[in-house]
Amino acid sequence: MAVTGDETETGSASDLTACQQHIPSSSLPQGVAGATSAHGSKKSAEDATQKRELRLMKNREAARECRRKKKEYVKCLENRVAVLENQNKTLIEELRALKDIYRHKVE
DNA sequence: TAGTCACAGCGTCACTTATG
DNA sequence: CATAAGTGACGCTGTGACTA
Repeated sequence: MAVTGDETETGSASDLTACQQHIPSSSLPQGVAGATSAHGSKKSAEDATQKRELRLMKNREAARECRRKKKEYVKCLENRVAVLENQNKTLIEELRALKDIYRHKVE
C-alpha cells in the first residue's frame, strides 16, 4: 500500500486509568497522501478506497491501543487485589491479637 | 509424531461516545 | 449534526502443552 504522512493525534484521555500512570503510545505510522490524479472518474473511487484504508488503519491502531490499555488496567486491578488481600490478612491478625489481649484481661 | 485443546493476539465490523 | 475515537464481539491464526 502506498500511503504517506498525514497524521492524526491520538491524544485522548480515556478512563480505565483509575489505576496507573500511562505510557505514551506510538504515533500512527502512516497516513494518506493527497493523491491528486487528475482523472475525475477514477478519482472518487480511489478516494473512497483510500479513505477506507485510512479508516481501517486507524481502527487497527485504535484496537491495539485499546487492548493494551485494557491489559494494563487488568494487571493494575490484580495488583490492587493482592495489596488488599495482604491488608486484610494483616488486619485479621491484628484483630486476633487484640481479642487475645482482651480475653486475658477479662479472665 | 500427528491431532486436539486452550489461550493470546490480531483485524474487522458495528455500535457508542466524545468533540468541534 | 458530522466526524473521529473508543470498544465489544466475532472469526482467524499461531503457539505451547498434552495425549494416544
